Amino acid sequence: MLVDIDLLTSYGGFIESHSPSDIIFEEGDEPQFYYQVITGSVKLNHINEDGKELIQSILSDGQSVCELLSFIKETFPVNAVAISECTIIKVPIKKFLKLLDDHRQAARDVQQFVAERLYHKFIMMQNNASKYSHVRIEGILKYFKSFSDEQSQYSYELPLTRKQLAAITGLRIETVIRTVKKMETEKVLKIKNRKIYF
DNA sequence: TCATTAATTTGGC
DNA sequence: GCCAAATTAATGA
Repeated sequence: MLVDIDLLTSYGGFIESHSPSDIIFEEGDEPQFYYQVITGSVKLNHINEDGKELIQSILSDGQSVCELLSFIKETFPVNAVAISECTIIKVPIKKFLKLLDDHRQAARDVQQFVAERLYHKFIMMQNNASKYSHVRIEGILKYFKSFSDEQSQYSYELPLTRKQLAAITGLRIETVIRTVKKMETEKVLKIKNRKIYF
């Protein structure tokens, strides 16, 4: 957990529950809260001019959502949509900033998290700029697996559908399906019941 | 539960 | 890579 729930609660944090496909906030909205996922997962996406979805990020247990906007005055550049049943804690931004002032350790943790996200964003952008579909897909697999404690081969079950994988990598869904199958024959990953194990 | 919709997969271009 | 069609899974009335 990025910031302790009790601490967030003591600074005016309150919990909300969402079902899959619930919109938590929309592109262009003014950020009013700091959001942290307690359970479940949330995607940050953008719909481009062709109506295609680009998933910028997927956040799960313990991670915060667009926390950087607590510090600058801009509107959300993405939509946040629940992709599973989830509980989220919201803290008004002013109170959240006060929390960071009062609690040095929490401020450091948030700083660290922002730095990690930025670092991963660089890597993902480089992978997704590759002309090779397997490079893009493996990049995402590694990124997701990096949050898992279990690192042995094929131990990680990718919590993404083919469609979501396509929306993250910018590839076509058919390309994702065919590339993933090829990667299975090359023993990069395993497929069981349509799920990807990496 | 059944009907509808969404996701997945295959094949042709 | 794009489109269409067939199959399968998920959703919801």
